[in-house]
Amino acid sequence: MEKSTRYGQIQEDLKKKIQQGSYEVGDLLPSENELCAAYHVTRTTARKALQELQNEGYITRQHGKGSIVSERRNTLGLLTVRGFSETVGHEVRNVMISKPSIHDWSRDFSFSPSEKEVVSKCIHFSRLRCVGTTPVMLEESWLAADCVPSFMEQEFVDGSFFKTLSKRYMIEITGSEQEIRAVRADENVGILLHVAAKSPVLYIAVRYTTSLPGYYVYSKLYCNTDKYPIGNVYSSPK
Amino acid sequence: MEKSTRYGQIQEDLKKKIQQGSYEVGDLLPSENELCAAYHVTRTTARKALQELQNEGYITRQHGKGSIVSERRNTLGLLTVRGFSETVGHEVRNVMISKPSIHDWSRDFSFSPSEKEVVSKCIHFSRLRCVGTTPVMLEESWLAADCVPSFMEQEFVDGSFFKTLSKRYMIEITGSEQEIRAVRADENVGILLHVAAKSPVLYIAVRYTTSLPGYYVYSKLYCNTDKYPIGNVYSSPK
DNA sequence: AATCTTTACTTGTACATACAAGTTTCTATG
DNA sequence: CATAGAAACTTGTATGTACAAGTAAAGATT
Repeated sequence: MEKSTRYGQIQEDLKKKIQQGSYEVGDLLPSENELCAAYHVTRTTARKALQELQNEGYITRQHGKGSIVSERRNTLGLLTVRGFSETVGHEVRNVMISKPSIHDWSRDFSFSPSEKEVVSKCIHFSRLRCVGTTPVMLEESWLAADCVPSFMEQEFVDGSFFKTLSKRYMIEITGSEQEIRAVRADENVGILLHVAAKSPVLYIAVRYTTSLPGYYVYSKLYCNTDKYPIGNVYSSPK
Repeated sequence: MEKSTRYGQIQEDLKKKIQQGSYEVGDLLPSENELCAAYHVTRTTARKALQELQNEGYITRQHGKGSIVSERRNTLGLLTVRGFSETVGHEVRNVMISKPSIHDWSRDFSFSPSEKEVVSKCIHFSRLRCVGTTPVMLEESWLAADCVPSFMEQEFVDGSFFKTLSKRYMIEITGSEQEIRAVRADENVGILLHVAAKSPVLYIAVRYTTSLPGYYVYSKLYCNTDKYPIGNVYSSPK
């Protein structure tokens, strides 16, 4: 969990304090110079940490004033690369709908797998993500089998797929590309998400990029956005 | 148009070359050191430009290798703060559905206007954005009237709302928060977007933050995602 | 020919410093 | 008392340097 970089440590430290309520919404974080003194780093390093927090939407920064803690709302902030469990604060439950198994690369996909990937076998699994007792998201994932030996024989680390990739295979998620659509729920999706068939659900096709060049993780998400809309925060670091 | 910062100039320069096809998808941009020499700046400044391009999804960067030009696909990349006209490359047409007019602050909104804003009058307008001849997005916008004198008497600069704010009122868009839902199109939306009533459309509620603290721009977007899905790219600058 | 090693590249992190520019607060002046 | 201005903060931009670490190609060894 410990980040290896100085700025990463400061970043995680401040994030924890925000999440725990040491800083309330609207509060000012310590200034860059104060962070320099507290962590014994230069301003460049302190700035980097704050810039990251801004990118993640935890703070906004104002020239001449400081770093202001942003409002966090009741949304699923999965438009960044953070995992589901990490972005949704409250009680999250995951139900494995179909356990990881070898599968063919399906044809109908927004992103076409690279040449490297199609020669390898493909692992597929799907999960239902719930907040409390209400199902909010059905997630199907695909990844090439050759980089994750004995993936199917073991349970996920802490129930988290991303953590499993990181801890067990040293694969980090570095970014994502997403295509978002509003579609009609088919029968299967409707039953799982507790919505009527043909009612509108959010469909997101994701290609996650990883620290392994040319190695991607693909996901299809179906979301019931009635109670929990998808959230996104963007701050231009300018 | 000209950015006032060195890194901004380099950033715009490279972006232009990517858009014009001087660099193809998968190509490597000049290395940081080459950019330093070409623009007579230090690596810090060159890095900043590349980092911005990464944030905007134009490139990905790989440790030890270089900056790789990313694939740009046929999506509406409005999940960043770039305006509609800037992100959609091709022929974009805007049809003003209802011209700017004084209005009350509507109640049913995902974001509640701040105290400062409700005392001021509210300007409202709505536009239909088309790619070629197909309507893809209906946009309704609200903003407090007191910061934009004689807003309603003048035409938009280049037909762009963001440009108008920037050029005429020195207000820059600095970030956004968004809530995304899949909803049924009501009759009005259906007609304008050329879809059947009650068919699924993407609904996005946006609050744009500006360079004026406490001053926001609110938008409601209804999107037909059949042909043009909403796109989003995220690269963690780690 | 195949494999290991070196070398020359690349980006990533971190230091130290300087000045510009926006915000707030205190202070002297009217 | 009110106002203008100075001072003391804040963040933003930029230079310069150093070393770490990943990548790729040339070269030496087997």
